[in-house]
Amino acid sequence: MNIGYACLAVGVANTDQKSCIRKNADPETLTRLIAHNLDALGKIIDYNSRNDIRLFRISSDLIPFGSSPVNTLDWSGDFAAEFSEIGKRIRNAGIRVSMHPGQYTVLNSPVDEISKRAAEDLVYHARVLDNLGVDRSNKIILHVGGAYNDKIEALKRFERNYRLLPEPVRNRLVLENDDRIYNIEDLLEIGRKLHVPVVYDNLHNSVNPGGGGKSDAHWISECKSTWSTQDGQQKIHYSQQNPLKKPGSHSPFIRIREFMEYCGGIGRDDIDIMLEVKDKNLSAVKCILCASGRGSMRELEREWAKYKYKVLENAPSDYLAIRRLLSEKNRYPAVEFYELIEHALQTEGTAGNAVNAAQHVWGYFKNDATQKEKLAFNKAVDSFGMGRLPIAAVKRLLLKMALKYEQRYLLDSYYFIL
DNA sequence: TGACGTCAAGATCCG
DNA sequence: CGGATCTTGACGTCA
Repeated sequence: MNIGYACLAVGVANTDQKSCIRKNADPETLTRLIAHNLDALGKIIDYNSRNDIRLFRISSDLIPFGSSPVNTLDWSGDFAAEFSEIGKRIRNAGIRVSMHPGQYTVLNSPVDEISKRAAEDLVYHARVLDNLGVDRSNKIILHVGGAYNDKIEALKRFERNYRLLPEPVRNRLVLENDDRIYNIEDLLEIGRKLHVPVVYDNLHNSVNPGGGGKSDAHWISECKSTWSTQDGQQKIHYSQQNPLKKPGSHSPFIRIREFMEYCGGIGRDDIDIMLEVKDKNLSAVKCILCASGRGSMRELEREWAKYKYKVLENAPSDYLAIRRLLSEKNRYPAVEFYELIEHALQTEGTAGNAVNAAQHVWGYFKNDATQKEKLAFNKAVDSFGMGRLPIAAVKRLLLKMALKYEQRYLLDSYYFIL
């Protein structure tokens, strides 16, 4: 079982994907942005490799305006060496990658210009994966598109346009149920007819369900037969509802107990799970350590090092409970550990606790800090105490200090990003 | 015509 | 002037 995340790695330095607006998309700017984005992708791959993450969705923003005439570069040729080098790292790390054009790539539009652009966009995505030299189990995930008041006709148009796609695109294309129009039953019908693998998305199904009130496990089992050997292991998308937002919105983090129950319900190991969640790689690491059978106490302690100041800031009682839990060296309490972390993240911290955590962090450089820096920190803490400055401003100051004094331990901390 | 979703770029504000 | 914060852009469909 591989578990992964989509597009960006939070808290990993210099891994952002850069873009630009159309009017600035000249060859020089695009060349600079692509060079940066490929370098960032390489860093993400290395991070994934270090953290045993073997499933990753590459951002469609990798090549800005990659499928648009606005981009006149021969980016495939210009960056052939970089693509090939990153591809090598992906294969060496045993990572399976994918791409996922968004809701605006609509292959079944009745407007020829739009469906044509969609096809070009798919060609772009396939070219990225081809350039990386990854095999056809590295997929492009697509939604069927719009309904246009006539689903039958819209599906026919999808089928026609699908058959016209170049073979390298069709070899990689897989289809996913969406949250409004085409449910998993529709998808299974299309997938079986066109011999296209189907990705099951549980949250989309909860908003736009297939018939019969069938379980997730049922639909996952139905989808399995749409995956051939060449397509690689069956893939599914997994996400949880954000309780504070409208139905279909992704949760800020994966609630581990719920995830473990879901995995138990599937009862299979021969499946790849792509998480769609706000905290991205953080939840991926969590789920891997809890569900893959590959975690150890050493990794939990590494995780604790990253979460601890955030936990201290929100909930000192959870901080103490986790320390007690991790002192039991004879077992591997991963799920309990993350449940305590989740509890702390949902706890509204007091101002006093925030100051206490900030003082702990300040301890890393209070002896090296200049007089000016000491004054600035004390002033910021005082201003926060009087309600004149948000805690975020105090933390930004601490982050700057951590960067200046190269406190590696702190720079890896989620204290600054959660 | 605006909402939808997503992210960063771009624009503007502020001390 | 630099940094923080607000707005726009890019995409297509549908109410």
